[in-house]
Amino acid sequence: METYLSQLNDAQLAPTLQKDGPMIVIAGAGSGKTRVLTYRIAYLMSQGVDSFNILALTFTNKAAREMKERIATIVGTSEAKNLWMGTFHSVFAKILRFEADRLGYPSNFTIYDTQDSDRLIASIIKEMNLDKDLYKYKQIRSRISSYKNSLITVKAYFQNPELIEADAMARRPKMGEIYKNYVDRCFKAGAMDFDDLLLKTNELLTRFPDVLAKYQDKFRYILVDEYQDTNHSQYLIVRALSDRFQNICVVGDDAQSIYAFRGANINNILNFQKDYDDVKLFRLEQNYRSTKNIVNAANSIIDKNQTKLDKVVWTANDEGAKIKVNRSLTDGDEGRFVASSIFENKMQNQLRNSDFAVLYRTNAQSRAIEDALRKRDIPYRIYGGLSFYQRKEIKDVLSYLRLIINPADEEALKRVINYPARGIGQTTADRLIVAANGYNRSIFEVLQNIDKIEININSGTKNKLKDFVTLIESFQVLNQTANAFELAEHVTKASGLIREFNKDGTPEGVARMENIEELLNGIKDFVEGQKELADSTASLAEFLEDVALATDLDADKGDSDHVALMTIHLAKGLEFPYVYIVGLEEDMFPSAMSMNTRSELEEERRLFYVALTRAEKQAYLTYALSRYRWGKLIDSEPSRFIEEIDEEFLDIITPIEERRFNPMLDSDIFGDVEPNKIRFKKPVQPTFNKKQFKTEKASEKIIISTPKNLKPVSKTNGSTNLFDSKLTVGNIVEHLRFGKGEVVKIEGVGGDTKAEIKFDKGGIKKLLLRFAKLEIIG
DNA sequence: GGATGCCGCATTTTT
DNA sequence: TGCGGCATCC
Repeated sequence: METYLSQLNDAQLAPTLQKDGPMIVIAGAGSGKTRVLTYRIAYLMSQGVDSFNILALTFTNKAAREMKERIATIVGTSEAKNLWMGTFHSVFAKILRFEADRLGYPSNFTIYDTQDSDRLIASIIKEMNLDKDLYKYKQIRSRISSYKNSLITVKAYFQNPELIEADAMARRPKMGEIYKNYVDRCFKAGAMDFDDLLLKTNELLTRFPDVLAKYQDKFRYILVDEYQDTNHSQYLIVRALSDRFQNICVVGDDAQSIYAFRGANINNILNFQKDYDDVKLFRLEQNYRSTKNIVNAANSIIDKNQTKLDKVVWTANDEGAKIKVNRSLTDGDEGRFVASSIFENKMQNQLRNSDFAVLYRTNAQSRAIEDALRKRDIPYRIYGGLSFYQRKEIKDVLSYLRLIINPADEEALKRVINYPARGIGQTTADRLIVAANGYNRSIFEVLQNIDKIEININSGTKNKLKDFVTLIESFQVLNQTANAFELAEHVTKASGLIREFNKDGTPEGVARMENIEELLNGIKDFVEGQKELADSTASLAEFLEDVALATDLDADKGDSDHVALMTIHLAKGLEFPYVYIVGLEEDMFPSAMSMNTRSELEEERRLFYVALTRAEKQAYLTYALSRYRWGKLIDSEPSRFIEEIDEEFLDIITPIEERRFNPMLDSDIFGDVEPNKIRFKKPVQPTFNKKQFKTEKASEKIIISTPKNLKPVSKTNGSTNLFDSKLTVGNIVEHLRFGKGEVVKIEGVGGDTKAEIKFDKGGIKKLLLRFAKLEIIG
């Protein structure tokens, strides 16, 4: 018991031992706040607080899981089990299931992910015959999301002339109506989106005082991690729950507030002391993670922000190496720099791949890095982006499973009613939706009563619909007896999904099958895990809930050694010995979309601060002079953030010599050419035209050459001009490395190259399509 | 009604 | 480049 407390310094000890009352811990990056939270919970329990009465809210499931494990090692597994610990979304989803009937929801409600919401909104816009260019579903979704996060319900919306006016001004007068339809449809489908999980919790706590009292009494001690990233909705929940006992401990760092775009309100942390009486304030300012150079450099950045709390982060660690700054010519070059630097560091310092992370502003930047790492045979893993559970085939399986649990789930139903194809077309689907809306019933109820209602569907199709209903109902019956794994396995077969994916022998089909197998394995693990906990029935519903709220980071079991690639947002809370922050260019980072107001720019700066403070030993900052964006080569200039760091902390690596990246020569595919050994003073842009093409042997093989004086141009203006820079032998070769063909032979260099290439069947077609857009201009 | 093919658009960050 | 939506043809 005392042993763990001895691991804390005085600054950490104080908040850990502060048992009662409202308190705030301002914790600088790397100052051990997780440790304080963990030990404080253990301490509370040692002081006789029942673990049932503790609620700890974290930002990711992973953080919650890790904290729980650490607590378990101190207080024992059985005690730790009773703690309520998780993300806002997962904790309140549980409570909402329990109290669902109060709000008129079924306890088995579905959680719609962003994709589901998007599809529903798109479908509503279509049904309302609105101009989809004016009403872009993504914009609508984000509007609705921000309403919900500000607790503006449909009713509140229509009572607020300013909002109505604002949407009318934005040429979206139907916004309110869409919002209403969306909410109605979700309700009818027994579905909540992410924002609903918070909004409905607020509704629950406000409308039902007895429910509020119950949870106030239950959660006598509340801890909130990453408080700077809570939004208004979350803020109100915390306030309501802590109102009675006032044992509320929030931990956060205003300098790391990076989620304003999704409604996080930095004022929640800035104003905490005004919200409660007698707030105890603690500061954790000693950084244990990084070198002096990194800490001081980070401080010099955050100094540029006006809005911040008083805090000086310092470290007793070594001086460390200076931050290396590298300039590259293109994004491809940048990737190669990162890859070779990782390679060298690994060799020189005997490091593991997992000692490295590459952080970027946008997911799209990962490709160039990936390519370079792959060429160097450095194992990597991309976090975020399209997560496993969002893949098409996985969502297909999950949709069947969702339908079993909640047949009203409209988005799941629309997804699988005709997949695999069973002769139910769009027209039928549309009519079903109309009927469902008309009868104010779910689509599935319409299907179940297809013979009893008036609907313009011919009898042949009706039979197909009935078969579908029978199929789902048979799954439901099986769900009574089988566990989640057995059921899922049966569903993949009986639905015809397996057959569908096996049908084509293509690599994609094989990959899909593998993913489905992985999913089934995941379900099996889940079932077994539940058995071990001797917990309930390892139900399918529980699995689906886990999945709906899972993130990519959660899936990482840390069992393989790889370089981590992720956005900076995702990297918050993590640390790595070596960190590469790439794409430090104006309009990229800071993002072009975040430079309109000071507060937006300050958030970008905090984001940069977060990125830099992930590094323990060594940080690299890289930028490229030109970069492919939207398929086009764009010139860019170094980010202002580089200049903002005091120069004494930087080690600026100057490129050997200016040169333009030539994919043909720099590509490993051509043999022993070492990157960085070839230099060009002048840009080399190999080009070609259709007359140079000869197709041999039944359009399998093709010879392309790239004479001088020819420049490909696009025939159309606007978006298609991406061909300008893309149609080069080098780029085609790049294209090939993604598995569309292979290079047989290549001769010549630069502007006069001939390449003999064998294409896969689809490859050649695609390529020829592009040639049609070329013409000779010189 | 279904499959295939073409065009056009997209990229800021995520529970 | 990559996907989704729409049109066309079967």
